[in-house]
Amino acid sequence: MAIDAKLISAESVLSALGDPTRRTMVAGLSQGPATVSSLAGLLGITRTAVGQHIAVLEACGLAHSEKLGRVRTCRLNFGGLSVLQDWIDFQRATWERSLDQLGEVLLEDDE
Amino acid sequence: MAIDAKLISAESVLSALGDPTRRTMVAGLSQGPATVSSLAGLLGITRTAVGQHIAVLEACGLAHSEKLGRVRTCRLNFGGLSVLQDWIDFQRATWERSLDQLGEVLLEDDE
DNA sequence: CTATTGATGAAGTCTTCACTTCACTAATCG
DNA sequence: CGATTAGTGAAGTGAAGACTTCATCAATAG
Repeated sequence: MAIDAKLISAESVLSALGDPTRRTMVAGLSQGPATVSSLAGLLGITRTAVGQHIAVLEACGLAHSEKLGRVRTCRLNFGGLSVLQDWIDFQRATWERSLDQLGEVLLEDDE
Repeated sequence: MAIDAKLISAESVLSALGDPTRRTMVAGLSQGPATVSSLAGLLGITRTAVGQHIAVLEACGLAHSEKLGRVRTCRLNFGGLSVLQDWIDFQRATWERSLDQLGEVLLEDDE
């Protein structure tokens, strides 16, 4: 254990980005805010489905949205990607540290 | 369209990292190489399942493995994470460019 | 006002996929 | 040699989740 720690939110971001539709949404939103309807048109899915994806993206901090009148506008949240950045950096740092500690065998971690 | 382009392999990496078990595997492998059996023990799943996950990680370039005798040893592939890094950078660049281009409304992208 | 439009909750369908069991092969140990 | 041990292919199970339809509500349009 102790492998993951304080990476909890990176978990949710990676989980969210595991879905291709949400990846396309992020790519689209990186070009500017969009409404539920416009995203539905872009993605070829129902508004209901878009709303569900937005909820996931908001939950992990990748996006936020607000409703003005009857129109909900969704925007990318810049900070969300930095969490992912931190995760990558952490894995890399761990990897490099493990390379320093040795140069040869290290397979005697039992079975 | 034209939203995704040349990001095809980032797609597979994000798809692979969407699974929590594979994320744990990556975290474990960042601390050094491991055998199928040791990963199975660490994760609490069968060797068969581990083998399937390794196949996915190899397919997207995040890991590679080789079999010596009857033991397969799996290692992280450093370059794999840089693909993900590039994806983040691309989204950020697009985001910042969209911020430059305007300061107000841009919702007339219709469907 | 009525009609339309944007969005959302509830609930169901259906596919994907993580994981298992079983059977088998090959390498190592005694 | 026979007995474990490491791994893998095939095939099946089960659950997660992406998406839909339907019904409803509120905001805007005419």
